[in-house]
Amino acid sequence: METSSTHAIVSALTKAIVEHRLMPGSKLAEQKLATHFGVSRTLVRQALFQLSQNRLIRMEPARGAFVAAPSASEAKQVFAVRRMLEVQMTREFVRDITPAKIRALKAHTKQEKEAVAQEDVHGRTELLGDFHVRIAELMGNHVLAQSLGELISRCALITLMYQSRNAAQHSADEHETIVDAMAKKDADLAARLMEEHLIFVENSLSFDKKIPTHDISLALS
Amino acid sequence: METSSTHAIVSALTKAIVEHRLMPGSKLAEQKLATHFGVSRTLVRQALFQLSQNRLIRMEPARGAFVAAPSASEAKQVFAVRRMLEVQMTREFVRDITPAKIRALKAHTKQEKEAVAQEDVHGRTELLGDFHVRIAELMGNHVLAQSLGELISRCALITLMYQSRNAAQHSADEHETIVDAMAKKDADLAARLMEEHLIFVENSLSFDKKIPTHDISLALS
DNA sequence: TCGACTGAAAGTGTATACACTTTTGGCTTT
DNA sequence: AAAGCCAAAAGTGTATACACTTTCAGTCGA
Repeated sequence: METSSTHAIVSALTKAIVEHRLMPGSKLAEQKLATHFGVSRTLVRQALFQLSQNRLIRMEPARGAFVAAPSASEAKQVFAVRRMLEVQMTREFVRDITPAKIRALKAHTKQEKEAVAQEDVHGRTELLGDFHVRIAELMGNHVLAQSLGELISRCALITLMYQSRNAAQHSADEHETIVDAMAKKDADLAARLMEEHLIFVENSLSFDKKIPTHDISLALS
Repeated sequence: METSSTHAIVSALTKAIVEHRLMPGSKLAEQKLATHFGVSRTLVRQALFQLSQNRLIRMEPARGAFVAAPSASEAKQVFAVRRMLEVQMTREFVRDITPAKIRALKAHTKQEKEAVAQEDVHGRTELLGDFHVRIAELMGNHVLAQSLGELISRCALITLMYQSRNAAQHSADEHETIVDAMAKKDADLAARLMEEHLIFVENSLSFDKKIPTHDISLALS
């Protein structure tokens, strides 16, 4: 299985959801998607099923699939888990750090700054999330990278919707500070900065905004 | 969606895999499962798809589904993630601890000891894993509970296969010690004990044993 | 005017059909 | 006897069919 067709559908829908071309609450009708992608409902259903396990969509029995709209409480829980995980991850990353790893992270933060400067909203959100996953990958722990990636994409919806340019700029700066602490092999400092960073990101999200629930036919490429 | 039929199949297969009635490497032929459960291949495929995302089975294109056999390296990565997550979790759990929560955990460790004493291998493995998930639930963080549950079930295969009675006994004892430290609100001690506990569990697994690859028709219920 | 009914349209849930791939078992050839 | 080969069997991947549920528009009655 894992035939590339369904994977393509999953990717396209994920991108559309994360980039907010499909708004939270939107209905994802199977036949419409099927004709759009030129396949049968079978493959669309597989893709939707997969997305529902990633929590990007929510499926109601006999009613269909809808783009997820994570609650504030759920977002807070996700951030709590990220803090637990990433504070320790930072500590252990510093333990086995190498010049090459530092270079990789510095290259990443450079990209971030450029995306922020260019107001590339989608690009910057992806890069700001990838920074954290990248650390996991550099540790060589794929399980960690995957778990963290799921957590981050799970709230990409909220992050993307409610993160201002200022907050993005601040995030990029904090990433740089964290890398500096890592380079100095100051595990305690790096871990503390990471924790404060995550708290800042969480607090910079305004959960009380109203989410428009578009249902328009999809702007899928 | 999430119609109860597929859920029943997922549960049955999960139980069979975790209890080793289906050995790692076994082929899971769709039609055989379908006739066994009295449904069409459609529902079986949905169930298999879900199990593959939980990493309990592995699917190869055009070849079918097989019970997963996590490698030693993968298991080590899972344990590394668990340590990162649970050391911090323990700390935060102690922060908001209440007498009721302590009672709940003590009741749990009591059950564990009974299962160990009775040589109830499946029961004890489930309980020993649930101890950790239970802490997450008592914190009220469902995201944490779910993430942790996935990590734990992901290596239930290995744990079950290679955990001796002695190791199980030791685990149960360590759980009790951890709860004691929590009750004293000694976050540092509890966190340290939790870390040592996880290291012990990991080290008590012998990854070099050979895994018999049964292919026999399934003993499902 | 508003609410409750009704039947058609749309949509989901499951089964089945069929094309294509992998596996298997026996047959040939060396 | 072992290796290679071919056809049948088994199995997976995708499409389609059909039953059942939800949705919605239009009608009737208060």
